[in-house]
Amino acid sequence: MTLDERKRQILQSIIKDYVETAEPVGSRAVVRKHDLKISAATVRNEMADLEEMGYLEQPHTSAGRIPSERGFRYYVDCMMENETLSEEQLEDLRKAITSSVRDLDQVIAQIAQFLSQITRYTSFVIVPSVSATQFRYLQLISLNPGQALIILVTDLGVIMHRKIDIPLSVTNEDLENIGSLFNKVFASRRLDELRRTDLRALREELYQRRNVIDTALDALELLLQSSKEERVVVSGVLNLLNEPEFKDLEKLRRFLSLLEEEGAIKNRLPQDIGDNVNITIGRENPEDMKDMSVVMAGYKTFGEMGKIGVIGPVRMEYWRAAGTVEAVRDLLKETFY
Amino acid sequence: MTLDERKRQILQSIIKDYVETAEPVGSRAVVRKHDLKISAATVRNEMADLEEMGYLEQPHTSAGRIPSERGFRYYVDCMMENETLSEEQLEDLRKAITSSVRDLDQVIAQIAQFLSQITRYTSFVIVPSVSATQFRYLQLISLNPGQALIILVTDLGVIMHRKIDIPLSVTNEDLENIGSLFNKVFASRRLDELRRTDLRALREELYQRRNVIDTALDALELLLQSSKEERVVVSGVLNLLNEPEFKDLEKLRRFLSLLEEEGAIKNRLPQDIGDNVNITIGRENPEDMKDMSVVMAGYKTFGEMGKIGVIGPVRMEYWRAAGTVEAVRDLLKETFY
DNA sequence: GTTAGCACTCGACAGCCAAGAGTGCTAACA
DNA sequence: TGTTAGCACTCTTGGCTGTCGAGTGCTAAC
Repeated sequence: MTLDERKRQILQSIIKDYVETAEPVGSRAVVRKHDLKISAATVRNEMADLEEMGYLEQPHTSAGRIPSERGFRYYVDCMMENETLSEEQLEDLRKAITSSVRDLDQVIAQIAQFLSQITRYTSFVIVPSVSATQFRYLQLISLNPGQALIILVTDLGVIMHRKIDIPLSVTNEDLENIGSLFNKVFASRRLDELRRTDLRALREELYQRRNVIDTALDALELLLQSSKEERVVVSGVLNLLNEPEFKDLEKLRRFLSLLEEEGAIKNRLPQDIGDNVNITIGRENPEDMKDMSVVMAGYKTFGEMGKIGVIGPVRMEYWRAAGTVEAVRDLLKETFY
Repeated sequence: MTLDERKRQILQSIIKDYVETAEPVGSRAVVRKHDLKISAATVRNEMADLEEMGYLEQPHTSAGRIPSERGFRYYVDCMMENETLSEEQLEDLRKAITSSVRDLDQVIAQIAQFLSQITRYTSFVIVPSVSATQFRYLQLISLNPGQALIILVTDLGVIMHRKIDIPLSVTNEDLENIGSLFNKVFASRRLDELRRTDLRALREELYQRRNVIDTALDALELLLQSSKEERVVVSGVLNLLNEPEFKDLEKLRRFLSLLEEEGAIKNRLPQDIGDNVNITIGRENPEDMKDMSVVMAGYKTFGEMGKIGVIGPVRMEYWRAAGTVEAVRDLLKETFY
């Protein structure tokens, strides 16, 4: 399975050219463009070998060769060197991430945008649920007669809130009392430990307002439920249009509706990848992403694993994508946790 | 400028057919499909007249005719009857809007989604700034040593928040004091009246914590600033792909990058339309939307004007789009405000 | 083992032709 | 005077053909 130096060089040249031009590359072109010290005929022999080994394929007789998925896989595994980001780009990103005034949602959006801008592919950021974090603060605020707002703050500064309907007779004071009761009972509990059963006592203590408490608990439960969902942010979908493989509208539509479908990408990504940079090429992905490649990495925030990555055509600049994803992951690593 | 009954009927038939098929429609087809009681030859004469008047045009000799933008304009102004929604659809929407547990952002997303789903075009919802609403509540919550969260609630239940850095020496008690001071000073003020100058007094009252107050004020200012921005939600971009006019990738890309550009659509929509249903066709729009049509309506929430609408090709089912937009506007009218 | 030469293959592209859809015009008709 | 049938004409569409060029595989010479 190991290739000699010349074959490796030829494979690499073909990959680079093909990724750049999206056209099959011929023997003559490869020699000329990369200043190889051998003749086109020799290259042809080597290419025939590489094809037999499954690293190249020919769309039809008398076209040039294109790298097969297996060829890309070999390149990625055995030859690739990640391209590094410029100091300037890193600085930009660092600024976006650490600016403490912005909240989590915005930071995530920024990261996704950064990834897609630098790589020119479609990027995604998956943020783990916040359920494992700690409860910091709960507040009930009256809005109009009959409506109140329940606000829940976790120690990461994540805020969840929801409107609830309350009886007209409930006073501001009532709300305050109930709120401080909640706080007392829940102080510094982990969100995933909050269970309705823990709240019996609370309910009995303020019996005459139990319907308010019940409503609040319902709302709380809904909030907790939604906090369990990972969030997925996608950016740079437009970049797809630059790739000639998407001149086929049907393909484009299929992929776009995949992206639009709630949770669809998330489920189609490899699981349990740790925090390494992981690359899946073409048919290594699930059926409906079989002509895309994914370059992704895990990152850890507050004990949970999230994922970042980019999605592009199989004919992808893996070296650049992997370098960028890696750099972003490292930055997340040193910033969060 | 007024057409006789037969011309109107022919124009209408051609519009309906063309909108449906996206192909030029010929005289024979029109007679057959719409059971007109006249012959194709007569229709040909009428069509020639309509063309001369500018309501139809011919892509080339010996193709059928297609409605010109002026033809669509005439139809929309003088002949169109809005299609009404089914009771069922209205009920769905009403439920989505009024479910009081969901917050504003979600309701908006729902409305946009509803619009795009029913019309099968791309929809947008522009939400006016909340700056004119009243301040209800402000809270400072400590997160970690050195970090706090400032939360601002308006009486509509809109929540704005931001992390701030604070000196390590600031205690929870300090935060509480500052918070209640803010509340005292601002109680029930309109957001657009909050000005830094009003806060002199406050700053002096807690002189030893003035740096915290300043930080909080900075954050507050940023929040108010962002609250002044209208939000724009777009939904159903995918629907574009169904329209044959977007088989041209270049066109598609241009429009998509328009959508991605912050505030771009907003600036390209007609201003000051009141709450009527307003239709702009093709070149009536700004240059870079000159082959799109927009059907939109204004709606009033809490004293400010917002907009809802759909964007599609010139070859649009105006009757359906207008009916839907109108229905949603009416529902918003009776629900909000 | 490498290279040059050469015949062969196949896709891309332009040109051509036939079919079909639709028109405009004219003459006949009510 | 408005309506209709007939007919010649126009223009697009799709299929077919032949040419061109890129690229290959094979063979023989180095």
